[in-house]
Amino acid sequence: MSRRRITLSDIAAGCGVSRATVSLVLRGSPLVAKSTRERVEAELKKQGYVYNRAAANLRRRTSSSVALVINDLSNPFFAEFAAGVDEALGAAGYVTLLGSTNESTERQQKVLASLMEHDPAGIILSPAEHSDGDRLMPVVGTRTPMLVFNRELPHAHWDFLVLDNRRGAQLATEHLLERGHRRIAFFGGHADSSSCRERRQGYAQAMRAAGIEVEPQWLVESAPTRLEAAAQTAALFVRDPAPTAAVCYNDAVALGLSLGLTARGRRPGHDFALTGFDDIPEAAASLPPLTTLSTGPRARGRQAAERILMRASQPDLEPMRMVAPVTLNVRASSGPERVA
Amino acid sequence: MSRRRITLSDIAAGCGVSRATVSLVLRGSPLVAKSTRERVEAELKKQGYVYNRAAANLRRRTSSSVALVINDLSNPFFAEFAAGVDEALGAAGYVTLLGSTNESTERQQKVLASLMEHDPAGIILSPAEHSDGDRLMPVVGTRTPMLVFNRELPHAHWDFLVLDNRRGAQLATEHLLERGHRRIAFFGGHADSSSCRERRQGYAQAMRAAGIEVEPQWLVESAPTRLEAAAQTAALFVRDPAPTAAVCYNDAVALGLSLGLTARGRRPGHDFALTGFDDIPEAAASLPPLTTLSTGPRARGRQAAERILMRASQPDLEPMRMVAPVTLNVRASSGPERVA
DNA sequence: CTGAAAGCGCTTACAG
DNA sequence: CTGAAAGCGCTTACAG
Repeated sequence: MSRRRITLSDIAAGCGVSRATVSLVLRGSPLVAKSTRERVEAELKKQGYVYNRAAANLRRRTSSSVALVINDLSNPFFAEFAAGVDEALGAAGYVTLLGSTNESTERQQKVLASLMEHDPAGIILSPAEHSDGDRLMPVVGTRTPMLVFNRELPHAHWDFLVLDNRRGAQLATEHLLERGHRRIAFFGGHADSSSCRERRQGYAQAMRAAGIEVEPQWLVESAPTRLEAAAQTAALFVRDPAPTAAVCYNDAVALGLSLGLTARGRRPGHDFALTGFDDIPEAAASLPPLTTLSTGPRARGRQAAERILMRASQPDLEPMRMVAPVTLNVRASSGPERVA
Repeated sequence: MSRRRITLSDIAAGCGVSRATVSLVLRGSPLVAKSTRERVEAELKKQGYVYNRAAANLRRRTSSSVALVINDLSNPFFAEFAAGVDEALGAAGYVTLLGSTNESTERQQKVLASLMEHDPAGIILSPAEHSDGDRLMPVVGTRTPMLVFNRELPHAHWDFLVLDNRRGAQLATEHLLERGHRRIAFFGGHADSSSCRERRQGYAQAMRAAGIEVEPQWLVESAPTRLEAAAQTAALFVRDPAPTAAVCYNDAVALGLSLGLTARGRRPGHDFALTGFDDIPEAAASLPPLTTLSTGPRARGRQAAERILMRASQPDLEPMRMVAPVTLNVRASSGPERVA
């Protein structure tokens, strides 16, 4: 095994034409005579030729890759996003250069610098926590279009694709209000993250619209994980009267709270209503199934890929802010239908 | 923005040396005089030079990428594996070319063909269901080392990295036997998949060693998902006496069964003992927490990456079969400690 | 319709 | 220690 690589020259020599002609055949040019084409194609197959796209890209000064940098691949939300990006890039003939950062801005710098050396046509970045545009700028330069996903960045002048966090939380809050709840908490998330801030805004807006004043102890922070959320459950019940419902920062937090409630002898969906955010697969399969907001991460990935390819082909486009809609998915965790 | 790309020639011209000298500086050659090096480095920084690795690879006839083809990125097990691969490749200065197939062998053929054109140093393939080595052979050729992960392939002559499925299921079964169970089912999975077959073998072996004959109705198939598994719960209880415990094909199935048991008024971990396989994050956070087998997908990813890089640098190595250990993680779902 | 030549951005002997 | 030249595997005007 492991013989020399077959090149254009081998094919040309093999059937007595020039390299230029073989190249034209490969690129499907109509200039080539039918009989020549067939001879070349037979030779291609016979020798098992594999196109060297890097060489072609070098000569044509083009790129056929897009860099995808993901903060946390083990989170299904981002993994789905990545799958969507790859799907759309593949359909357009591009290849995905993957980089994962595990939420480290140090690794993010390194990963981006390394990927830049492969001359991507564009970059899709789901930034690590505490990323800053000023640090990113020197490494990504101004020649490569970038799209930032999901997390707002200080000092960013790139495309930005974000979920409609505010509207989502507003929908969830209105839903609980319609079910008759008045003392509704906003549970989980770090208040200094942009997505948590936006979701709290949507919640506050809906509460205000209903004429309810939000009490400080209804705002409970926690890391956005199941275990941390479960551990914070008690914080909801320190003062009487306690909330009867909670809009949760995301599904992980909601499932954690659900666990915490059960452990305290309360039955989620009966004694206490709650909603999530993300619609991860477990949301539908949990007990009770979770009312939550669908965000379509795979569709968002496709959207990001399409946008970055458009920017790559039209460098003069202005950076744009894109807000992706979210839809409320009502299940049992938000309690029984209210009979009007 | 979007000015012309800065090349070696620009740097050479900018500080009055030849391109060869700049190249030597970039590659850290000790031949270059210190003063020259400093001048060149200053110019590199000043002009914001970005190395074009594709051009270098072309000239040096090397590759700095590895293709990673994943059947199902939305499964956290594979997403973790991918993260591990990327982590180890990045540390070795390689970049990951991602391809996802969504379990379609058609897409897998296309994705591999496309990635091959980027001249990867190696391929790590987590194959789609019903993949066949004979179809893969023509597209990956013989020059590129490949490692197949997790799913056994007919007609495969590549490296193979697999979990110790048999031993894992054996450990789980022995654990339930030690807890005093005799009527133990093997629940979930498709019996025609290699991993399910191997796990069933481990289960059967442990049962045989305990002198118990496995009854046919203790072998229940289901798609390896939570919902399908929940729907199959009834199949365990069609005949009396019913099993008192189940070794589940994987965690998703175990969590589904747990749901199904609860819905039928049984309490998992009390009335019925069960174990999973994979140790996904939800396993620890479910109620009750799930006894399961840790497989360390991220470590497997690193292992795969290291092996493929070794093969890339030593083409004469023989393909090898690597069996990764799994460890039993005892939690509440398998019931109380038996007082001896 | 086909071929000879130049060139993409690098690296690598080889001179000096 | 530094530079001129050739070449990696392609493509693209340009002749013919």
